[in-house]
Amino acid sequence: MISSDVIRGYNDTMILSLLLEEDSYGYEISKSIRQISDEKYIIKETTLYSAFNRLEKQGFIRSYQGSQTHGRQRTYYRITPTGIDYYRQKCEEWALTREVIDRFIKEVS
Amino acid sequence: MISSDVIRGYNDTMILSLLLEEDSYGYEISKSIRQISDEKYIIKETTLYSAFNRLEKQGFIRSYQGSQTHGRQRTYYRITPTGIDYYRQKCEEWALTREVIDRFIKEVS
DNA sequence: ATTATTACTACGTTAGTCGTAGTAAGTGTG
DNA sequence: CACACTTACTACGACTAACGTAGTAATAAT
Repeated sequence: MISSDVIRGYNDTMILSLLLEEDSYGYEISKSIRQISDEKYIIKETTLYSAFNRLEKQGFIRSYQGSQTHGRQRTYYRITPTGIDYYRQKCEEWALTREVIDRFIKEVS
Repeated sequence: MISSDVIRGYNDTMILSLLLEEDSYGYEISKSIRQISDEKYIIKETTLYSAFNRLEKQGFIRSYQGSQTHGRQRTYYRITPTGIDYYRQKCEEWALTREVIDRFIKEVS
């Protein structure tokens, strides 16, 4: 299980990564993160929706109303060009972070 | 440069990692992090000292007064057995996190 | 005596996550 | 046709890590 404290800086990146493949909405994103992580990280609903708001305010994603199937009408999100740039940046930052943290990881006898 | 937002979950781990090698104090830890990360991450003083307080409250480190050399008397920190356990856990969590985040990283054309 | 260096400490702000709860709109069951 | 069930959010207040800014403490060098 991965605690939210350690993955915190990467929620936005994960969401953008999924939106890069196709437009999506809360429930689906949540399920995808769960599946892709092999149940090792489950994002809280409130965290997810507040991330959507933040990302939209920053212009990284844009929302539109989709049609409903089994339940309430969905709000879909699409990644913007600025969002794609931001995602790229975050990927580079991740590469750096990986390298740096790795240097602080050692076997303890 | 690594932003504090993304490395946030690993400040404690980095500090514990350094204390595992030898007892140390604020200024030195700060310089070590800077050096080991090739200047890619510089921890803020306030962040560092508040981490010390947190870790001590949790019983992961213990402080003692050292002698001064060039300046004010230092507060040294030593990692405790519980702290070592906690560090081990964090290392495992890091391995998981690495794997998971990697799955959300892709090349964007 | 003053400046530089080392080593903190105080304090108030901000942002992301969380817990809890409730709302909105559709589908299925008796 | 009422009521439960599922999907899809929304509101709100609490907590905490990190931050900016500023100041303090103690010693050495000039």
